[in-house]
Amino acid sequence: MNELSKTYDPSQAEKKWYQHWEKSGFFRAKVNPSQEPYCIMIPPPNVTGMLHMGHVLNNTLQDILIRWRRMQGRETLWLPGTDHAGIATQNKVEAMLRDQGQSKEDLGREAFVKKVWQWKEEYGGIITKQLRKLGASCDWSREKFTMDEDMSYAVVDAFVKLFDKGLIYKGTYIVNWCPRCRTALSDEENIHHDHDSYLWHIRYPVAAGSGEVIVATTRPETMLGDTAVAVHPEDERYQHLIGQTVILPILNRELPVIADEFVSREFGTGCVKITPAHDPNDFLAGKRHNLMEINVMTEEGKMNANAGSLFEGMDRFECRQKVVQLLEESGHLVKIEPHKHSVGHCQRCDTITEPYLSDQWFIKMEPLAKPALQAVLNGEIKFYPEHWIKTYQHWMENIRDWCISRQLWWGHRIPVYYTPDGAYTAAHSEEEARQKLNLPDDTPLTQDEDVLDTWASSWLWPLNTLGWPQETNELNYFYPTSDLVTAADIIFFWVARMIMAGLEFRGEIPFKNVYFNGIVRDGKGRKMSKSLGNSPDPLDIIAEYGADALRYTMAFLTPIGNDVLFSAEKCELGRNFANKLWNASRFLLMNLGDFDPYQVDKDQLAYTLADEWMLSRYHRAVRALDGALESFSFTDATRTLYDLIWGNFCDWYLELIKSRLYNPQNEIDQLTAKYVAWQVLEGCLRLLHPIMPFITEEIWQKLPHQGETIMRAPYPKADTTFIDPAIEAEMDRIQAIISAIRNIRGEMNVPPSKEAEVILKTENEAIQQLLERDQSYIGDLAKVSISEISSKAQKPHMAASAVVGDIELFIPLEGLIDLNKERERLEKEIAKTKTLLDRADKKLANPNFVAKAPVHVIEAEKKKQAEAMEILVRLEKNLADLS
RNA sequence: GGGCGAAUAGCUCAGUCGGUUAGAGUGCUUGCCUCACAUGCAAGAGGUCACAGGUUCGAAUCCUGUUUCGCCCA
Repeated sequence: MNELSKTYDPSQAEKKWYQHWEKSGFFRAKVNPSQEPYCIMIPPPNVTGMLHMGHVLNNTLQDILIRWRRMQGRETLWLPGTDHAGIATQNKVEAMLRDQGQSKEDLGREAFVKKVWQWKEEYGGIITKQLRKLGASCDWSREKFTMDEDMSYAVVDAFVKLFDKGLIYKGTYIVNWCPRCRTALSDEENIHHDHDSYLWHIRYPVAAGSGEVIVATTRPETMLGDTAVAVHPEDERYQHLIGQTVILPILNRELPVIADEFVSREFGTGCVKITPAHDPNDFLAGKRHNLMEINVMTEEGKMNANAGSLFEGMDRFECRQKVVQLLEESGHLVKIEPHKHSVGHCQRCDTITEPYLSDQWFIKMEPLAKPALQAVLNGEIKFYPEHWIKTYQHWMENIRDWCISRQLWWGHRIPVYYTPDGAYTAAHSEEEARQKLNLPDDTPLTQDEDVLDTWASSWLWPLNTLGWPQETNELNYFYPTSDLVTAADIIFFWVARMIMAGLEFRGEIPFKNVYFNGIVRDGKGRKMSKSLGNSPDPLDIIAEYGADALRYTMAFLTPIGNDVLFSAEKCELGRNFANKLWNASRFLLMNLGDFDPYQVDKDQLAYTLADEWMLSRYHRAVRALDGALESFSFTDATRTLYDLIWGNFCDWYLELIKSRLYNPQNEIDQLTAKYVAWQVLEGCLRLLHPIMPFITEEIWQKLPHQGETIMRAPYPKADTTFIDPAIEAEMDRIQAIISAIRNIRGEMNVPPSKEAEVILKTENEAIQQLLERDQSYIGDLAKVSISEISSKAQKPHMAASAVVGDIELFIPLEGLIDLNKERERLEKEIAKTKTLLDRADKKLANPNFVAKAPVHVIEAEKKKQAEAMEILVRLEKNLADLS
């Protein structure tokens, strides 16, 4: 029999087993119609990404599900990959070029893109190696990258399909513009933060005659692009001005005063400036009133010639200062009020975005959103926790068209081709474009310069990873996938859009369940971030505590759908648990000898109370675990295993069978103990394997077992015939007696080395018989010798005492027992019992309770009352005896 | 401004259908190197279940309101 070393070395076992698993093809899935498929698509991390705690949580949970389902016998695919992450990756390579004194413009588009690919080959995908360290059992043979050729083909195909359906359009609109990244962003990439700023009140004189209007604005620099002033049509204060013109200060342009219902009479002065080229609401107002759109900024966020020579070339915020200064000098500034307002920021670089007028591509969202909302509302797709449905619904019902063009070089180029005279269409190739436009073969075409939003490729992830648009076996077999595990911060970016894409392109939902994991925060509840420096490196944690400990701790700490407050030291929980399991296994291996469970004739085994109790607890736990995992209750699953392995198996069962292993009464008794201990431990290893893959494999391989690897061994199924409440109740009584004795020893500070004797007294004959049968348990675990079990036992003069149900126990401790302490102890017990009795008395004295409560509740209360009364009598008698 | 969530032991969290002596881990106190484990064993202390009302025979649990914190949207 293999012996285990005294301590478990995670790093060695992790390396050994991961390599073995991957090399042996245990992670691979195949199309296997004889089995039910189970599939998870990894949320593809950015190819530039490094493993952080958020990835650890997200991927640990996925791996738990995957390993569990695989052991259940499902044909299980966890498909990994990375995302080209347009802006992030381009920024990274641009920064590298900058360090070398170059810009992407120096290289030109083609060379730059080549550079990014080089960078990707060299540094990209580090995270996939890091995921292996975590134990992730992805099918690496199917790894995908969103810019792979086949993946890109699908992106083009999807674009063309939507274009042909009229769901993609190009237009000049106000979009969120990042002046630093110099690209448009979607609404979702525009992150709002509240800023403490000001509301500037500016005087616009009326052109004809005297008078003025005062407008309030948070962005005075945009007045350079004003083309109107607006009031509410029913605002009595301004009726006389509607249709007149006012003079724009500084530039002295004449602006019409228009009436529009979108103006809020309560905000500021009820009179607003209209800048159609720099504000989304003003843009719409401008369309309604046929106003001019004057763009006063460059793509870099500097003022352009339209802003006037005074400001041309000036940065937008510098311009704000200057405008305010000039207004003040010319007497046009009425007042400045402090004002808090919400300002958009670039998700990638945190630069303040600019509402900016430009030509962009959009997807019409409403037709896609409707069925996608239905699929969730009608329960076809389930969310865990459910409350995310509301957030999802709100977004879907208020959805706006999606700006999908990005002015970047790294990404999927928009598959739209233009003729020299401006006609265009979307196509898979130039040839196809010519056909669609009915052009001769030699017509020169140019492709659109822009690339697609990265999410406009990742929304296809569950489809194109399986080969779509080709009708592959994989697609037919694994789609729709089973579960999606992701953080809720990408519910709009990704989850919602995948549902739309799945329904639109495949006519079928992409996944059946979505589990939203929480966000990993530090011990103080702050989000982990690089800038705060509060994010530990998961690889350091793995090196210090082991991957299993990290995984177990994360699963233990994650409340369903809530954030995880994490610090590295918390991994002691998982490490200690692993150590406990290791040592329990070590103990058992040392005692199994040449035991071979597969040669045991089960009919000859003779189960004791301890054995039956252990099996009952085991099967109860298996059942609980199944429910926990089915409902994504990872914290319940880990707690159940903790209680089973540590609380039941190690603390009680192993202690209970020690005497049978060391000094057996007979061979069968010992064999039964070995068999049950082995059976339960081996089962526990399989139960725990999805959470702690490495240590369970390491131990399992040394225990008698069947099969090549634990990761392909069957997941235990609960056999409820073993669950026996009567057995558990009996064991509860034994445990209560042991606890009572330990309590006395503890309170009296009697060291384990001191011999003690105990007398058990009960008038219940059935209990007396059971106690006689099971007395060795009490002797072994409470470290006492039992001198008497009877109904007539007398309390010795100097003895500690306790009452456990129908049983009284006395420990003669003459010379050891501190009389005062024992008195205190009994008084405490008496007080406790009195409270219990009081409560029961009060309830039963309440006529309403007796009249209205269900019978079983009343009966339970009566039983409680009777028991407490009896215990109280005995405790008081024993206390009186002491004096 | 609208929506969502949270508040239970010093800390981090469980608590199912309303009836439990309100639990666990960790920290704290005490005693133990008991032949698997000191990353351990045993015992103990520690709770106005945020607050105020309400429903009910009975509320940590259901309802209303308040406070504080967090998140999302505008």
